[in-house]
Amino acid sequence: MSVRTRFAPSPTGPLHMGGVRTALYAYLFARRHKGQFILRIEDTDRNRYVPGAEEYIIESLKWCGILPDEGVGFGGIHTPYRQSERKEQGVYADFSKRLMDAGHAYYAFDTPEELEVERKKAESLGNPAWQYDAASRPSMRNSLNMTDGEVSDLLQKNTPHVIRLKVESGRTIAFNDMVRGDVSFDSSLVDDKVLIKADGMPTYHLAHIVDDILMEVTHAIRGEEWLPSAPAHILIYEYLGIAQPKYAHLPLLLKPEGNGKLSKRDGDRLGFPVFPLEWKDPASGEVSSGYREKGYYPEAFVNMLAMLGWNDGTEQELFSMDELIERFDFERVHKAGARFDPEKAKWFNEQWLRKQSDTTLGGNLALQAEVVFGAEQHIVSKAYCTGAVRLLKDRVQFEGEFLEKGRYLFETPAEYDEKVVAKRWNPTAKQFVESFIPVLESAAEFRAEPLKSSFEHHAAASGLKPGDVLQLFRVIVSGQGSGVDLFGMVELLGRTEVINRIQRALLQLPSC
RNA sequence: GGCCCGUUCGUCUAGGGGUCUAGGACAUCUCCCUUUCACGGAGGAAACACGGGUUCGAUUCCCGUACGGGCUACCA
Repeated sequence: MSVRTRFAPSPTGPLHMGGVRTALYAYLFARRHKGQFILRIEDTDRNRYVPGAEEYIIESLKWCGILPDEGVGFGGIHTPYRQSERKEQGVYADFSKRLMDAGHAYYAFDTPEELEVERKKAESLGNPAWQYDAASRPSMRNSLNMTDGEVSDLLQKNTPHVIRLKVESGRTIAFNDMVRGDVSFDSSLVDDKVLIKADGMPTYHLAHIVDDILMEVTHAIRGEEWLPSAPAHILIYEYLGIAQPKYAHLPLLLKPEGNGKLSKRDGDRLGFPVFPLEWKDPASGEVSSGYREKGYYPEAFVNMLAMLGWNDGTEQELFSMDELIERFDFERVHKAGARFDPEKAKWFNEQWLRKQSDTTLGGNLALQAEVVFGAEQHIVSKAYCTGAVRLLKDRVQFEGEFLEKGRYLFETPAEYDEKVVAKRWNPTAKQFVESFIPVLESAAEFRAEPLKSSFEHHAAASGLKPGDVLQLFRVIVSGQGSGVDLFGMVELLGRTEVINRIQRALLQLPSC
């Protein structure tokens, strides 16, 4: 049987980067084993449904290159892939009936208010966690404690009720988790989970199992938050007489600083995205930033996520999706939660940026430049922008930084670094700069190396050391005291522009 | 509180009884390169939570404690 994994998010808002990582691992595992990866939407909670969330999830996965073989928006033969629609087909009711008929589930007529009363009562007795289980079940209003007549009477009157799993007490439920190894629980501590809610919708516990069975999922890969309910799930499989899938409970992503798991708040507070794509909350209008909009490459984002809790055992850190597929294994997933480091995330992007060719980056930069400076100028040509990229490439982490960090390659400076001017601008220097113009005009080759030599010769001829005027010259050309390779910049700007800039500086700088 | 999971440099991690004077990466510091700033190169500081066992020998195995995380809904 081929490996089949799924990612089954709830459309309750934007997809958290931790969720993306879970999807990624499930995807990698499926691909690694030549199996299929499914996207299923778990929308059984009508109260938490957020419009647009489903589209957001799909778009996020596409952006990341985590492409499902089947699922909402991706086709497949196990349709529908949305639980609300599957409910219409009656699949959940069928399975709950099977459990009920076998005596492993029962009707419970207790209202939420009554349950709340029980909890309060227990709390006042010093028990902070009352639960509906083998111990409390005999004193509750459920079909186990009623005659068939009473039950059918209540059902006939449409009395609100749920269906609960009848968990046997006193058993040890053990299983082998692909990342954690052997794990075991005492079934006495597992509560009688609600299988079907009063509104007729299945809960996650029932729905995911029914769907995993029907969709032939072989490996259930999910977050660590599901580990405590895994024994209930295993019991359901057992009661159904169907083999359980292999489980992998992944460690969670933790806040960069402080305690707890990574949340939306941390992103706002520390200034990094927690979502793959930008998200605008439809209710509040609040906008949360996304990795895509921040300028991250999807490859870098995926690479970074993959390394947060997994490594291939070597010292390699840069992986393409194909390499990840080739090497990924749950045995090498770290068991403890991983604290997210925004700085390292940027580093991954920097590394991926350097892998891009100069011409690719130049083309992208040309597009950006055209938006800012308009078309029809040589500075927005691909050739010019590629030249700019060569000068700037190893000083940026994001493509969006080319323009801001290399502004002077596109615009004549309006201001000049005051400190350098104060220190270096004097009659001698001025005379030198003025007299350098003819040198530039007559330069046979307007290229970095020869220009640098003639600059040095000219300085020497003027009785100056290059150091006396180099930085000043840089400020005159770019306005800034530091930046890209000086003569590389001069070459790129070209003869006309450089001379223009010098003449302009001569007018702008204070007389001396 | 209860249950479950976890615990190596500030962070992500390698390590699976002797090879550990514990390796790499990010961040940080110093130096070199350089006209500057970056990049790059070299180097530094920096960790096995604690206590018991087991063993000739524990970072590696077991137990306990501490700490961290998750769960404890008719949410997923």
